[in-house]
Amino acid sequence: MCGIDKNMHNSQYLTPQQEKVLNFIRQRIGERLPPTIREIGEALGFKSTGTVRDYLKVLIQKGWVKKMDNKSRGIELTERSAFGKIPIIGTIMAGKPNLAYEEIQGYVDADDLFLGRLGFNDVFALRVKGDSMVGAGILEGDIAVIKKRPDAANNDIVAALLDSNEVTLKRLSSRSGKFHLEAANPDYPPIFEEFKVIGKLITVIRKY
Amino acid sequence: MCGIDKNMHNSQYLTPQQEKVLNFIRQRIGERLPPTIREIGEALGFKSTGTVRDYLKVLIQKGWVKKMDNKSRGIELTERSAFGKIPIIGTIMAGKPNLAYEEIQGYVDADDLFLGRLGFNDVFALRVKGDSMVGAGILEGDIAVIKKRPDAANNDIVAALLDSNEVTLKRLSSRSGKFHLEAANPDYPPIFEEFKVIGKLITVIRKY
DNA sequence: TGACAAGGCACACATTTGTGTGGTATAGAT
DNA sequence: ATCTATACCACACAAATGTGTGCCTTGTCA
Repeated sequence: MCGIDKNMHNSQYLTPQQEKVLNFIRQRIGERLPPTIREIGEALGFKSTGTVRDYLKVLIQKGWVKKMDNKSRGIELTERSAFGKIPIIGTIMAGKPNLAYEEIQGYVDADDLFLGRLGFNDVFALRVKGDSMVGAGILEGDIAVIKKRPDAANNDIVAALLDSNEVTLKRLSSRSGKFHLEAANPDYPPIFEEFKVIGKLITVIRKY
Repeated sequence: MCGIDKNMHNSQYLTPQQEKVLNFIRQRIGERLPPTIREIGEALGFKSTGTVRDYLKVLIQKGWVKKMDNKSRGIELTERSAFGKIPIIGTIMAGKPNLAYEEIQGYVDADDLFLGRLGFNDVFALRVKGDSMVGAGILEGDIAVIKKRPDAANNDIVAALLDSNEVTLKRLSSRSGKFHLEAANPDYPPIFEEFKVIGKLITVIRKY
């Protein structure tokens, strides 16, 4: 017959060549765009589009990629091979550890973490300086991702604009009937001066 | 002449129509793939590819998008309109606030934060349970992003596999000449039993 | 009133891209 | 000996996609 069917038995395990193709696809999708068939061939030294298409068939059959028919650059990664997604392997029970390693529970999508379904103009980030929020686990150097003009409620951590035209990250509190700002560090007193809530803290990121 | 040049003066500010086109492009790039010209036209109700191309010209001229010539789906966002990038507007001086709002210092690339230049198989995430690391600003529910088999050094926070086949997040310490694990919470004693370092903590993410 | 920007359209054409058909060669398994 | 998987190539064809040329209407501004 012909070489259309590269591999129909070993469901899932890839040969070195097949892995090379998959890795190239992952790389390209991670960088910018899914490659075209011809781009894959060119990059990996295949002279025929048929060769590449055969590899794609295998990768699809083994569950590593998906394809949108008749769409240019229509290659997608399946969840198992997704780039830019970090597998959540388990839970760290920090006090009394208790979880088996290597059980993927799901994925964290890098983008979703920040933006979710938010409009792209509604989110920005601030780098935290100072230690007034250490009590809430927010340290100097952390990146605070803020959602603009949200429905900030009592006890939310917010970025607030003070009269002095400065921005600060504090917890919104209404213990006294009227809203004021509270640090999460006993060394810093509550702020009762005028302020405007710029946005609400939705994510904290710390790089080591 | 002809309608090729939609807008050559107002550098940068977009008309509502132009913004609609840009937003559609952002949405599509954010979702999966940059759209083709015809996909844009279809989605926004334009009957001519020329119309869309004219809009693209304007958006390029005004600096909101770039294009790769003769490449299908070759539309890219420029930094200012980038989706998935969070502008770092400033620094929060948490103790003594001190930063003017609305001065973009740069961008945080969602993907870079985690993966950087790492291979996609080297990184995974764990959800933190328990409070043994509160002293290091790591709280229950945080997502700990771990880089596998790294060069973990003294004082690094690592994910370690204990003899009990459980994983825990602790600080690597060698105060006693030999490595052991330390919690960042006085309630938890150091761990001197056998362990294997699985990986090193590179990022902490907390969603509110 | 005439230039010009914004906001459109039609359609031809070239290129890119995906798909289909048919090959070749090697190696291991039955 | 035959079958199958891996690993390739060549080429034709069609569909998707990008590009080029020309034209129209409306509103504003000088």
